[in-house]
Amino acid sequence: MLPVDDDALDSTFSALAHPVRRAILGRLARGEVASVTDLAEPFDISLVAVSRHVSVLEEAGLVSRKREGRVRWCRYEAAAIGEAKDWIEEHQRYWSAQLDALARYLKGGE
Amino acid sequence: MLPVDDDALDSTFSALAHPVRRAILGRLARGEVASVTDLAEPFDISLVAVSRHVSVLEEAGLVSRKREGRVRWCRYEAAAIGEAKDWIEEHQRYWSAQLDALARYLKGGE
DNA sequence: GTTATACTAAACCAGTGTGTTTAGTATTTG
DNA sequence: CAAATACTAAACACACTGGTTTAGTATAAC
Repeated sequence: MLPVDDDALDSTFSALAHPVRRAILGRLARGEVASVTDLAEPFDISLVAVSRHVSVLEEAGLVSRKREGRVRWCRYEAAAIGEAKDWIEEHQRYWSAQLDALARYLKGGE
Repeated sequence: MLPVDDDALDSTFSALAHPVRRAILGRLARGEVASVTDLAEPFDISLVAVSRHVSVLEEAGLVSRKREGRVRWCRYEAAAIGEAKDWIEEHQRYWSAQLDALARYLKGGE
């Protein structure tokens, strides 16, 4: 039985699958610390919808929110996206290894 | 208005969001070329379900299928996952730049 | 030609996702 | 204290997902 687990990757990739969430994360990844209202401003959807997108990012660990008075300041959390990148890179590594083996084979070696 | 587009990334990240699809892709990324039946074998779900998971991967461009007699041989397509990795890396790059700026600031420079 | 194999298509169902609007809460401002 | 601000919660609608089972199609094997 192959490993079918790792809910963290599920929620990370799901979170990244929506363009609005990628755009929000794009802003925050540039170091910006923004309120939910700030984040909602460029989009043509309700503040409520944006608030929930931020929640999804927060549950995936990609964003954290800190309350300060009425405002919730949102910021990027670097750790979570690292896992997603690691997963992808591991795959590319295997793939590269395979390409290398093919290259060696075609070259007549081994 | 922020860029809210790129359906390719939508479908790539969505495809990666399911553990069964990641496991399938994991096998194929190791260079294996497998039939749908082969791919279904380790899982406790129907062949039909696996066939549709493969379709999702195919629509995302992560996998290609080639018919040969009764069998559809599935193989990994490296290009599509590269886009997802690029997106993530771009974010990490910005984030690193931000961390560098912070480091410089704390160091008292600039 | 009949049967077995390797699928895909179609129909169905439960659960999730994404948007809406309306209400409610907490904080700040006048 | 009253009103505005910045949200979150709740309820609703509707599309999509991911599983099922049952058919249907194309090829291979007997």
